[in-house]
Amino acid sequence: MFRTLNISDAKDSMPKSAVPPEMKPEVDAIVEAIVYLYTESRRLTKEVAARHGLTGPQLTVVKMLETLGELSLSRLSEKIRAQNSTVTGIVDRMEREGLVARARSTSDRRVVQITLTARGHQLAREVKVEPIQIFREALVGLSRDDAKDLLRILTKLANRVRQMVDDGQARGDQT
Amino acid sequence: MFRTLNISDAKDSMPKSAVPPEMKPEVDAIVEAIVYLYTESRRLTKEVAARHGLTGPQLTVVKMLETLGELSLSRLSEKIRAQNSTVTGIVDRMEREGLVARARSTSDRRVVQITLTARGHQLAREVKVEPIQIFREALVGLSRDDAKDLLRILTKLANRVRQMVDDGQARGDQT
DNA sequence: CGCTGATATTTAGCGTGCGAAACATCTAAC
DNA sequence: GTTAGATGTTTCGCACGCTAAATATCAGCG
Repeated sequence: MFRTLNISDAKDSMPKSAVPPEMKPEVDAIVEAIVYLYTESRRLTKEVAARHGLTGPQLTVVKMLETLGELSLSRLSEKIRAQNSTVTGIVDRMEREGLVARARSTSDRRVVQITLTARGHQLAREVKVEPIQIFREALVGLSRDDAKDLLRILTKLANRVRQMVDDGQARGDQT
Repeated sequence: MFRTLNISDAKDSMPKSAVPPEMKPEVDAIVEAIVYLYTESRRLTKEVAARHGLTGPQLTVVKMLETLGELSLSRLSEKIRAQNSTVTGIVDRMEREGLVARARSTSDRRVVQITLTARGHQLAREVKVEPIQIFREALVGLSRDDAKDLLRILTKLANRVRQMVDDGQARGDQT
């Protein structure tokens, strides 16, 4: 039997007062909106990146290294929310294109430091729009109150999800 | 020069009154929250699907076909927000596993109708949680007012993005 | 020193996900 | 009816993105 993260169980321990069943369409609409916003911003990032011969993730990496400087592969993976193995591939291709360089750390020879090459730096300066900025542009149209409400509610939501996930894992998840 | 989708331009035509520069951290937090919610719900979907030997997208397809019945490949692609070529691959693997079947339409022989097999139907009944429901669980903790505000603001946001995208494309996009 | 377990990275295999091109079929226009 | 363009699907090539396993190195311990 699996009991990794039992979502149906979780429901029973939650306040029933809130978001009643008749709001189902609204809930679906919220989900729809979030998915739309995420996928669209991703598509836009990709489009911006493509104008400079980059992929979406590659642009993210370039901007990250420009901002934070040298990063180990692990740190870089955390920053862009991807697995090490995924980033290995991305860095492989970027290295092939001469955008970044790998350097073995001297203090700990397991660690690989990733740095921007001259070409990488130039690209970082060329591309004005950071991935996150595409979202930001859309947010510009909101009133300050709306923005505050949005942040408050989304944060609450994210924390709830985080809690659900933690509960699930605490229940005996062996990775 | 590129002008495929000029995001900086768009800003000029927008109300300056809203979301001022000093709210930058809040804006970043909103983005962070949306990205988190999206990726986490996707991860959870994948986890639920895995318990039944499915991938995330495959579970989505199973639930979609269970709900809507027979769908052409194009319609199915729209529904799950993916390109035809992507769905062709997903359906290939599901067909191989005996979950769905392809049937050439008699009225229009270009069209391929996708249907659930008996095994597909059984799986659909077995798996209680629809992908969207994972989000829903998190939303259960919100007050009704919060849910309404969230929907209102997100919708506004999504419409703004949609408008930005349309503007960009109308401005003369040559792939 | 030699062993053990932890940590950092890579490799291998698979499943999306996309755009472009190939292919089949349909539709309209002549 | 033939031709030209539109539409539905697949194929191809590439880039993620993930997990599991392999590899290399480190840190500590007897």
